[in-house]
Amino acid sequence: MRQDRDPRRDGPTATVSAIKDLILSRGLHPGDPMPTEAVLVEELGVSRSSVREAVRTLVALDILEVRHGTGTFVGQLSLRPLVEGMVFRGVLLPGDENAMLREIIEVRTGLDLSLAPLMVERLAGDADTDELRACVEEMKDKASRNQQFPVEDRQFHLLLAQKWGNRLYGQLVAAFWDIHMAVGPSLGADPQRELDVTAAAHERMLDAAVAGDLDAYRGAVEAHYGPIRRLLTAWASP
Amino acid sequence: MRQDRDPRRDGPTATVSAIKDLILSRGLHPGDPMPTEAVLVEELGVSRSSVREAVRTLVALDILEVRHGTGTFVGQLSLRPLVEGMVFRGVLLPGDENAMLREIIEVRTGLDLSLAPLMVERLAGDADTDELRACVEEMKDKASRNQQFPVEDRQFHLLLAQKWGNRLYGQLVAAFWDIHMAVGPSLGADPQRELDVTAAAHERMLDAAVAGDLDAYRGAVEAHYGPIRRLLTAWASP
DNA sequence: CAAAATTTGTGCGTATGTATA
DNA sequence: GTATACATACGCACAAATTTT
Repeated sequence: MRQDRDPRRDGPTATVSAIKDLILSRGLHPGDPMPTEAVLVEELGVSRSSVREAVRTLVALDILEVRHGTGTFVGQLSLRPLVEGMVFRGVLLPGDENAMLREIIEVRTGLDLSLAPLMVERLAGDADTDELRACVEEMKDKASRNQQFPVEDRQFHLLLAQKWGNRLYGQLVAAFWDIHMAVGPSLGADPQRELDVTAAAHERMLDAAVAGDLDAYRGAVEAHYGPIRRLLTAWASP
Repeated sequence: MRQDRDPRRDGPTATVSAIKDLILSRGLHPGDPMPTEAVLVEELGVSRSSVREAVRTLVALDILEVRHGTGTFVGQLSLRPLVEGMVFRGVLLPGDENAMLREIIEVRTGLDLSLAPLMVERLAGDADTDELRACVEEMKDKASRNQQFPVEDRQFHLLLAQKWGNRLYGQLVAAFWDIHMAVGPSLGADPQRELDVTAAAHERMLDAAVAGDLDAYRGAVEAHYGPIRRLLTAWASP
């Protein structure tokens, strides 16, 4: 890496890079404690203000995590920055909110459909679908009591991502879901019938996969996004 | 929104939120100038340090943009934070680099396959495919001269995203591509034969779409990721 | 339970580099 | 070239939260 970094010439990014390099060179991992601000000031040869501003940048990217009175730690490197940025975009750009939700649903539908063959293969027969089944039962129960089930919905798709062995898909699903929850309430809550439809569609996805029925799985995926799609079109043309 | 924010009670996030609210309440858009630091200090009732640290946070999220000596402006709200975070994750976590690239390829393949029907529908017949065609010709030309064509590759998929009318897909493709370029070089450069394969596969995607041949389009998408998949498996089991 | 030590959070003044008019 | 406006960096003092003694 560059050894000749000079904050006075390279601007605020120099200290940020220096801290990144420090994490890499010491082989630190998420959750590991970082040196204190005072130590960083000494080791990097910059002022405390510069250290703090660099730390703020890295905290925003979830590369660092700061706990007041305790210390600074390596962050979880999650997709939280993506969520925060897109949520703000949704509330900032006028009329963008509806379009963004539509695009998220489209991308999620595409991803879910594309992993349909794999899901049918992995879950067919007597694979361990206990967690998925419990998720679905909880959804149906809450739907019958006219309660929303956002946590179970999110968990269901995260479990699918685990079956795939693709963490990026899981993180994207979780991120999109968080954005959905942050931006979506303006659409209004689902009526009970829609809740039942959504819960039942999740069950059909699971049943179809276990039965090895690819077409049924694809149909369930489409149906599963039906209620939110209807809400979006209704919102777009009132 | 909360009107009773007190940085002394809410920590560093309070000033960040206050600046966000200021952008929203004044209806500012990407590129619009922000108040100067001194003005923000007065209006938000916090110190210069706090303002600067909050600005650093928002710059990291591409919600603000700072031009030294000129001023602060509303940012482009791009997915650059996603890129920066994932690139760092790739170089930090041991053995994660290869897995991440594989997962990116898998997700991209899924997205490309899922929009196959739409592409075939939109591009069939005499739709304006001039830009796409020019992109492909440039790829083939560079491949024949044993040159890489990353810019054209990126542009090709961005044009597809435009045809879809889904900006999120375009941004994700661009972000994944940037990550790929930042993390991928350790895999080694493609030999010429692989370059030809990739360029030809792009051409087959376009031809298949114009011809309305859905299966051929899907096959071309798979073939188009062939070289990079081979590189990844070779890297995983040498 | 209480005091002290550690660490991060905030405020303020000053000097310097940079872009614009 | 000069002047002005603005961001960048530094250093110190004090406040607040947490852990340790």
